[in-house]
Amino acid sequence: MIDAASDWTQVRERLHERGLRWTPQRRTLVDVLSRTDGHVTGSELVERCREIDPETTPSTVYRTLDVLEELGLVRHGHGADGREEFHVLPAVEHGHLHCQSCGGTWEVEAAEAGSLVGSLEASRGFAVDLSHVTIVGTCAACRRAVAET
Amino acid sequence: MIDAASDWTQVRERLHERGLRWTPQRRTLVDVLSRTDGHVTGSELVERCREIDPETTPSTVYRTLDVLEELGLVRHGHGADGREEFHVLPAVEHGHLHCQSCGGTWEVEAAEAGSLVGSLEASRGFAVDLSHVTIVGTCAACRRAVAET
DNA sequence: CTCGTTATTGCATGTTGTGGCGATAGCATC
DNA sequence: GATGCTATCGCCACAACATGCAATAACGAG
Repeated sequence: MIDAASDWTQVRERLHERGLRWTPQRRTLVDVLSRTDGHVTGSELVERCREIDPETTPSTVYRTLDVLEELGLVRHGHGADGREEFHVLPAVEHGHLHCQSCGGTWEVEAAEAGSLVGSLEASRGFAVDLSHVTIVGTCAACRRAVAET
Repeated sequence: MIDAASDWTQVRERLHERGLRWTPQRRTLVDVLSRTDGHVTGSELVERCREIDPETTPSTVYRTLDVLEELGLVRHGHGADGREEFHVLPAVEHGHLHCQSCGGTWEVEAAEAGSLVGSLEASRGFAVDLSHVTIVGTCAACRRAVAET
């Protein structure tokens, strides 16, 4: 188990190393992120920041997220509807499955997606960025439901 | 080779069968689509409609696209940036690869993606909708470029 | 503690879509 | 050709981001 806390406490230094600054607005967002795990949408993050600081400006949040992504603290992807989704501290590389029928979402880890990643790498030399992908389709339960109709 | 023209000339009847209507605005969009192949973004379609009819309203275009999707004439997906992309008359089911580094895009046909589709179906019973997926990663050329640096 | 440099912020504005609502206009019927 | 039902349109407002720009404020230096 990784000590997630240390990643966040060092953000300030990581920023300074690159000549970037530690501002109240960034502190607010890092605060929110450190209490978040899994996935969040951009607008969700804006809302949570506003709970701490009602003055929060959306563009500032989005721009800070870009910076944090460069530091490797978050990764962004797009959900089935195309909206931004952020993976916080992606300990394990994973992708997502989304059911068009019931709207459910599941994670697929690298191991399970191995054959996809492997086959594309073999045939094209294409390195899949699993964390950025949302695979859409129909889940087992919904397929059964349709079949029974 | 399928005769694409027939698909479009029958749109009117297909609409009528469902109690839907054939309007000038729909005619404009179908006109544009019949001269399009491959992929287009929503805003691109709005623009092209405006070239024919400058009065074109975006919401009408988007709503018509929804209707045409129900008829199976287009399929929508999301590009790497999350924007809507429409596949016109998807003769062959296919997905997309997008390189984060050079911005290039390639198509993957069902056959090539077979192992992905197959493995997820086997392990989870999840039926992948290939046409809706954009897989992001790094292409062979860009990987070589990075490796040589 | 004061300064000066310049990274960031906040604001205004633009883009891509979505959804409600009253007015319009297809089209089947007479 | 006139009529009525209701699908569709146009418009407006809003959601989720992105971006240019002038004003602000980190923070290293003195």
